Order: sequence, then C-alpha cells, then structure tokens
Amino acid sequence: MLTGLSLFEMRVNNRIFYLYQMVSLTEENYLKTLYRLAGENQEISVKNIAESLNIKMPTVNSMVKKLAEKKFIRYEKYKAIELTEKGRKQALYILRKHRLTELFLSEVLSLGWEEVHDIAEQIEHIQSDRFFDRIDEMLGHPQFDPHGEPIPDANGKLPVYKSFPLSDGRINKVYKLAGVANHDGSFLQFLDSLGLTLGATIEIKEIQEFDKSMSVKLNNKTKTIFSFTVCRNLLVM
Amino acid sequence: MLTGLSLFEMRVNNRIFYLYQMVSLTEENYLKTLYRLAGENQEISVKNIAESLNIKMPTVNSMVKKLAEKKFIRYEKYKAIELTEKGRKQALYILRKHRLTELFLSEVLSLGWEEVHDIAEQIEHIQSDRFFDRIDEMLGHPQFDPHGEPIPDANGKLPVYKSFPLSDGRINKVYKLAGVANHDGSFLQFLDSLGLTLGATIEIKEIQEFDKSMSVKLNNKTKTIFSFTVCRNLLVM
DNA sequence: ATAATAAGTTAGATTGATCTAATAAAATTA
DNA sequence: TAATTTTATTAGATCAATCTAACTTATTAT
Repeated sequence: MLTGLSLFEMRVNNRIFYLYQMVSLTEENYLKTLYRLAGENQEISVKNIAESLNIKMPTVNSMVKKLAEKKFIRYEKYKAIELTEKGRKQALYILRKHRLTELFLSEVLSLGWEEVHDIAEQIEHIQSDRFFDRIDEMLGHPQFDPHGEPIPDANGKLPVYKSFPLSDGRINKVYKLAGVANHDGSFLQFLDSLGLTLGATIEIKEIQEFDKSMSVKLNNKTKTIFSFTVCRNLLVM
Repeated sequence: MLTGLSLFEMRVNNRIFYLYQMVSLTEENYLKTLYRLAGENQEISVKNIAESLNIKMPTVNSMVKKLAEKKFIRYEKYKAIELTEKGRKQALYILRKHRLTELFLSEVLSLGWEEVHDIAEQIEHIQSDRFFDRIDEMLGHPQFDPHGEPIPDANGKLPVYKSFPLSDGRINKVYKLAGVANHDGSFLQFLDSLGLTLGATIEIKEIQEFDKSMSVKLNNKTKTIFSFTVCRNLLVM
C-alpha cells in the first residue's frame, strides 16, 4: 500500500526537477528502523534489520536494493548500509508523526503511555500534513516527548537538547551525560574510572535530604553514590 | 495489509467456537462500498462495485468470491450480491470509526468539513477500540454527524432518526425527507411534481422573518421556495 | 592458515490485489 | 425470436512483500 510521499530531486540536462515519489508503508517502516539502528550506533546490517522487523534476511536484502535505487540508502554488496540525507529526512518525517501522535494520544485522549505506542505505529502512516500540524499546534509545538525523546520539527530539524546539572534532576528519571561543568583532571579521571563517557545513562534512584547526595545507577549497571558536588558538575539531558 | 478483526462463529461437533478473523484493508473498503450501495438502494453488482472503487470488474469478481467464503456476503454466479448480517456488522463497525473520526477532526482539531473525509478514510482502518471509544467519549457519544448521517454505536446499532417538521430546521443545514404530516392528494402531488421522494435532500438556504417561508435547494439541484404551511408538513431528519 | 561459523546473496515459490484479453451469460432492442 | 449490447466470468500476467533452500563471502576460532 502506498502511504507517504517524498520530495525527489531529478537532474535532466542540467536542470533540476522536483517530483513527489511514493513511499510504501513497508518502506516507511524500513526507514524508521534504519534510523533507529543508526541512532543506537548499531551497525545497519541485513541481519540487524531482519531482526528488528522480524522478517527474514532475503526479504531485507531485496528491500534494501529497492531503497538504494530510490536513493534512501547507500548500499554495496556485503558492505554496511548507510542512510542518505534523503533517507534520514524521510525517517525523521515519520518519527515526527509518530512522536506527535504518541503525545497527542496521551495528553488529549488520556490514553496510557503503554498503549499509545501501538496506535501511533499505525497513525504515523496517515498522509496529511494538515492533520499532524493541527496536533502539533494543539500540543503547543512540543520539542520532547514524555520519554525525553526529541520531536523533529516540520522541516525535519531535531531540537537541540538543553543540558542542566544532574543536581536539578528528579528521582526515578534517566538522564544522559551531555558534558561536565568542571574540567579538572582529577574529576575527569574519576568519571573515567566509572566508565562514564558522553552519552552514558544515569538513573537517579534516591536523593538524600540532608546532603543532597544521590544514589544512581550508571549505564543501567553499576550502582554508586554521587555527592552534591559531583552532581552539580555533571551536565545531563 | 491486515487491519481489522471480525468475530467469527464456527460450529464443530455441535459446539460453537468464536475466533477472530483477519480483515484486510481492501476487504474493509469493499464492505463499506457494499453497505453504501445497499443503503442507496442500488443493486450490488460487480459493475457497481467496480465503478465505486475504481477498479476493474475481474478484480471485483475474485474479491467477491473471497468475501463470500468468509461469509460477509451471499454470492451466486450471475446473481445479485447481498450482505450477510456478519458483513453488515463489519461494515457498520468501519462506518462508526469513519464518522466518529470525521466529527473528531472537525470538532476537536478544527479541520474543515471538506478536508476531513480523506483523512477519515485512512484513520477508519486503525485497529484500536480504545482509541475510537475515547474519541466517542470526548464527543459525548454523538448519534449523528454534521451531515445528519447516523453514527452506529459500539454494538453496531444505528440510532433511530427522530424526524421533525422542516419548519424547525436551521439555516444552511441539509435534511432528508422522512415523511409527511399531511396526506392530502394535492400535497403529495405537489411534492411529486418537485421530485421530492422519501430520502430526498432539502437544504435550507434562507428563512424569511415575516412569513417563515424558506428558500430551499432540493436534491442539491432545484431551488424553490416553501411556504410555512409546506414546511410544517414536511417531516425531515 | 585453515576450518568452522556467521552473515549476505541468489533463485525460485507464494500470497494478495490488481490488470488485460478472451469468453460466456443475461438483458435489451429491433 | 434473433441480434446486439451489457454484464459477469475465466484464464493468465504482473507487482509488492514475503518465504525457504541452496550457495557465497566474510569473520572468527583453533
């Protein structure tokens, strides 16, 4: 079934033509998966795609050839797959629709966050910019969903995260390390020894009233305790 | 693509089993069309279906066989096609989703009534009773859409029209002739001469203050003027 | 470095929804 | 009623998305 459209640039005799190209529901789902894998720093391989979409490798193989023909990805036999700018844009377009829908279902229709995903998986393929723009408006052009995931804007631009000190964080929330406020060697060494690199996750488990120290879980593995000073110097988002 | 589910009754060894049967998006669209044709008192023929759905007759022919196997319709070669009770229920289920969606898009998302249909055609196939029940709730369980079309309830029951005299109607609304309060031959002849049969549409264009006469448009074609007496005797819904 | 294992590819089949061309039945007109 | 026209059906092709089985290339382990 054909669902989406993609703006397609074509050069003939040195002149540029723009035309809309149909994108099937299946293709949209592949692009979404490719984008997600790339974001998770996983290799975009035939195997990974097949597992993500729960289909067999030969199916992925032929689809990947089609997506390459349509210039959504770069693909050479036996090599790793890469999204092109066009593919990334298309993926972000769907992602926008998905996240706006989730937020809408949750905020406006008061559906539970757990049931919202499956419905959004269906609605994200609806072809109507007006529909999603209205939802976007109604929600006040949100930049992040309740999981802290960024919502691309109408031009496919991702909002920039604004980081803040971990000490401003809330209990039971998961943050990502975005930077440090203190660049002393000893502090950086301390982080190193805990395996805390940029992008590492920090979950706040407990906060002590008396000294504002925090019990945290790092990268969903190591548990430890951070003093208020440490918390103030860790910039997260 | 599989979208909907249909409750299916099966008898084995005199025992009844219920199971859910998949209904494809295409099948849903056929059922909708069949129901509409039946409602318009058009013959449900291969040709009519083909024209409605803008596909070729042989395609319809094979689909019709499949729908018959699934017990959504009764079909015999060269004979007229009939919806079964199961088919009718399924059609009403989709119709409900369609009309609730239209109303929702118009009332809640403030989309124009003209742009609402195409979006609803897509959303009606979303598989989530929770989603549509929420919308239904939010709209206060509406029984009719802005065109006066009935919205089936969650059990597939159509609301009963309550007819009222056209003289109680409002400007710019479209009504359907449901009966007459005066059965005099001359009155009926008058209606006849205007091509006003049961189900004919009457749109109120203007209402004169001084004598309550109405400028109306009949069947979206003929324009004329009805006296208050005529309006009082036309029962519409 | 070679053997074993994992990942990727090709070939060919299947299913659902569609088509065209050819044929058959039903309805209409002369 | 016979001829003509309309409608319905059958047969066979195509296309997208999927599969299994068999084969090839790349990676890993011994």
